[in-house]
Amino acid sequence: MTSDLPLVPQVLATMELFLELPPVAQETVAATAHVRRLPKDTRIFNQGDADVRAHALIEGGVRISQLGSDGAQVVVRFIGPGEMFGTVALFTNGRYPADAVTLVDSLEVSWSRADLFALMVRYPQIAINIIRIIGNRLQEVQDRVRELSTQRAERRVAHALLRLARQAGHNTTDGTAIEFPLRRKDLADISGTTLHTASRILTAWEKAGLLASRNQRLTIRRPAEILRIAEDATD
Amino acid sequence: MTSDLPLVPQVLATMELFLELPPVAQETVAATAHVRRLPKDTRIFNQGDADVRAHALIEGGVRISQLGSDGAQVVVRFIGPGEMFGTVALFTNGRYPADAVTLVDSLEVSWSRADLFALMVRYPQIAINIIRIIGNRLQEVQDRVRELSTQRAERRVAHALLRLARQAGHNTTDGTAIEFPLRRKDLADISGTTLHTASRILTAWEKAGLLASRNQRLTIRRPAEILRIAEDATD
DNA sequence: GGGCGCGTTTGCGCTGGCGCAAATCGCTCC
DNA sequence: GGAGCGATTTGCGCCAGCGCAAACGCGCCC
Repeated sequence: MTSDLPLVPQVLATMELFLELPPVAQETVAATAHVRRLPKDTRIFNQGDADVRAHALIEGGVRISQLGSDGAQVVVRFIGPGEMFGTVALFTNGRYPADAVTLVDSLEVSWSRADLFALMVRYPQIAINIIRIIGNRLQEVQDRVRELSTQRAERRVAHALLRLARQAGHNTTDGTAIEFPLRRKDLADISGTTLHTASRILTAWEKAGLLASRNQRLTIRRPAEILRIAEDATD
Repeated sequence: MTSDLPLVPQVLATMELFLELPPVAQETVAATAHVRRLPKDTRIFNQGDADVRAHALIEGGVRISQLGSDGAQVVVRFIGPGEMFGTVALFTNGRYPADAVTLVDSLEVSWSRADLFALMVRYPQIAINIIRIIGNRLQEVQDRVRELSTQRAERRVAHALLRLARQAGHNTTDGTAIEFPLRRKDLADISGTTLHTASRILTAWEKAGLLASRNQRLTIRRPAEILRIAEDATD
């Protein structure tokens, strides 16, 4: 599938998904890619959808969230530039396990199942890259499980912020700014607490000067302090 | 590497890791495998160890548990016959992210990093199998995150039991028996609660006849009732 | 067969943070 | 500039389940 949008092969080359591929492989990858520009608040796919593709983000931000069989919602993760998403479903039961929504205007690229599998068989390094990416996510999610089981809400929020800063942080004179807008509810859903508790914690931190938030954009001003809260075993 | 123990290639062929491989590939896999018999309570590897191999279990049971930078411990998962474990570390940072200990006398098989990678490059289907396995685990762990965030302890224990039954359950006249011994503490650590709460819940279920436990062996006598507790949205 | 030690049960008090509700803030769109 | 609406803040009451502690059961080893 082709697209009228400018496809930038050298951007693909920097994605973890296609690391260590020979240049000729990069071209094949680019040739089968389908690029789309997506306005803010676009639903890229819904939990349960069967027409599964492999996605990656070039610009912008995406929220991946999951709805339980009861009504409970959690945020699985946020996707920043260069990250793949929605790809695991190609290998498991063929249905997206979560919803994906753009948080800002974004640029997305995707491949069909057939194209990706053909690429993988031809260049096994792609499969190895996917295993590494999913493996790292598995460890991250397991860390979250450990946190949820053993830590208080405040420390979990601190950890969530640090993960976000590492993943999508952008250094400014003011501190580390997180690229995409985050509602208090999003923070709550990713750190396993309620909107109310998350709001109280963030407000307290703002008053203490640890972070600033303006218009759903967060800036961490004193990472060391947040880290102290996250790691300090005083409890 | 070879071994004096009887290696059973047709056993390997039934493992999810080597599904859909041509017979000749199965032979190569068997040729590079290293088989070990492990007594109960053997530490197969420790969190942080650097000499990483790809493991799979032929017989027995293994507990995979993780220690936080604080002292908190959680059980990541239990491994039953046919399942691979400790393999993700080969692709990420080269260190085991958790401990692995046998719960009973077990039979284990493993491959070196070099051998596994050679196999994967030669037979990409192995890589695809690994992605599917890890992908399924990722979804399982994400389900646990959702449960921990939104559900009460009793429902989490119920879900943990059902997962164990699905994974390592064995049907008897008395109900579904779980193959390996589980201490109350194990149940607590995998469902994100404390020993005390887990004990109270299980005792109550035993009194109600939903399950039986003898000598750390659990038998689910009324799966439908446990399922009702796990799924019932009455709260 | 007796003692030892791990695993389990159970009572009791306390508290983190959830649930509910209402007020306020601040964008966005008209 | 005003209206409307989603997001955020904040107060208050309450309870699930954690933390502590002690007793008990039971398999295993000597």
